[in-house]
Amino acid sequence: MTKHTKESCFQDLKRRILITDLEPGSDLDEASLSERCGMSRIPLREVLQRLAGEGYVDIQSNRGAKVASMNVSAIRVFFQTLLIVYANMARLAAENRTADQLEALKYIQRAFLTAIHAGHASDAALKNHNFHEQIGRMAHNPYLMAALSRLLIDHTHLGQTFYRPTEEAESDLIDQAAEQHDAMIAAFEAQDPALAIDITLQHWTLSRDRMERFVRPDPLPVDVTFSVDTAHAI
Amino acid sequence: MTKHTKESCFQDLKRRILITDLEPGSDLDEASLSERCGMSRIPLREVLQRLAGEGYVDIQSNRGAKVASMNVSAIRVFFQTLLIVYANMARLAAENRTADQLEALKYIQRAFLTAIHAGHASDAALKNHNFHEQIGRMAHNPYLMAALSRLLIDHTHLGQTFYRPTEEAESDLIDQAAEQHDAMIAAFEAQDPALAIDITLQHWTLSRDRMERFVRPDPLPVDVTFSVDTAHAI
DNA sequence: TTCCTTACGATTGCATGCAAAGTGTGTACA
DNA sequence: TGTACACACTTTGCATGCAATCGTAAGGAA
Repeated sequence: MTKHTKESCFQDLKRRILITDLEPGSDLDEASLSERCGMSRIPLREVLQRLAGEGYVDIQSNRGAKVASMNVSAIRVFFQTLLIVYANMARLAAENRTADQLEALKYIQRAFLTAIHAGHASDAALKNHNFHEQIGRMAHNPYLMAALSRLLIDHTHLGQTFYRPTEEAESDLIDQAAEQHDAMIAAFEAQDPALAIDITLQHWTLSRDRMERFVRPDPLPVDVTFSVDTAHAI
Repeated sequence: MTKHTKESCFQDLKRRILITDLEPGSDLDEASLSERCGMSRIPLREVLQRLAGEGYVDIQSNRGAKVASMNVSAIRVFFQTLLIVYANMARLAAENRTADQLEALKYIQRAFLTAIHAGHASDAALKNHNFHEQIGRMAHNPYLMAALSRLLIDHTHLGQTFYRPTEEAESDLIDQAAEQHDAMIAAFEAQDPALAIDITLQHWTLSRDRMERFVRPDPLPVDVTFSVDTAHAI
């Protein structure tokens, strides 16, 4: 296999985990991964260890690494924690962002739009992840960043399991999210914490509603199924 | 050197870092540490990697591991973030704690009191750390736990650099902190989130004031130094 | 002196090979 | 049919030895 650095191997695994190319719960075999990355098992294990430290994988002694996965109770905690972390990070990002970081954020947003228009769903999910990760960096708060990173991993996973590319309304919602990204950029540029928080709350409410509608869709119309039945009977 | 497991080596390093036996910023040499832990460098490196993942050490490529250290701007961020995380964890701990976890918390508190009465300052600092770490576990929130862990590392470090065992008032404050721990236990036992938050806020305000008074002590009396000077001159 | 270059000792990074633990399958027995 | 055990196979854990890199101090030129 072609030669890679540990860093590129780390980024590759991170990317594949986020776009669920490597599905939550799946085993990560040291031998095959080290061959894929063109390095021996020792440095690959260090990559896995780092991924475990950031919450991407779970490692069990003598039993190898698995892609981190959520259970039902974790989803509850996720929604409970989402707003407080994201809102505070938005405030801090507005207050503490540097000019360079703002430029980087704009660059990521352009890449996000490109992915959307090209219809590359997993690419868009990745750029969206990068966008919010960058907001975290702009906040300059290592404590909350640790929480945000872990929330974003789960958020990106949930967002993809709840994604229905067939539905018309879905693409409208994504366009709306992209517009909110632009509004967030404007708030950060103006260094307006209150505005940044406000848009952030809207943004994640939209995201939450999308997931909620997926879990609890409109029930099938009882009348219609009944009438079809009777039509047959006649 | 005697044989240890990776886990015991991890706990040992964690302990020594928290009580500043290994000072922030100091180099962690792989060769000497692996000899101390009775294992080769490979498993020791994995221990360091794990410590890095939890924020205890910083690893730089080709440059080894150092004990994590705070700079001045980090202290500002620390105080900014402290209350929101601790208060929310206290609420969640009151809501979600299990009976077993509460017993474990009481056990830690007894050990904390023992350390105080024996005058073992670094032991007390460690038990205090364990106490608040346990509250984090009781909250059952992995996202905020990541933030709390990192805050606690810095808090334990700051608490020790700001500790003045010579002063009378200091031991009063520690007794007060211990009483607040008991009050927190009562709030968790009663599953009273509002009370838990209230005591937590008091607890950390006490801690912050102690550090603040250390940084900004009462100025030396100007008159006295002047009179000493003139007395000499006469 | 100051700056750059070079070489050497110290330290980290990693490939290899073997030991240890886990996993699965087939057979014997209740 | 179901359970327990043994054995082979797969996978992870780690000690060793060497390669690569870093830090530093000595030497030489401007």
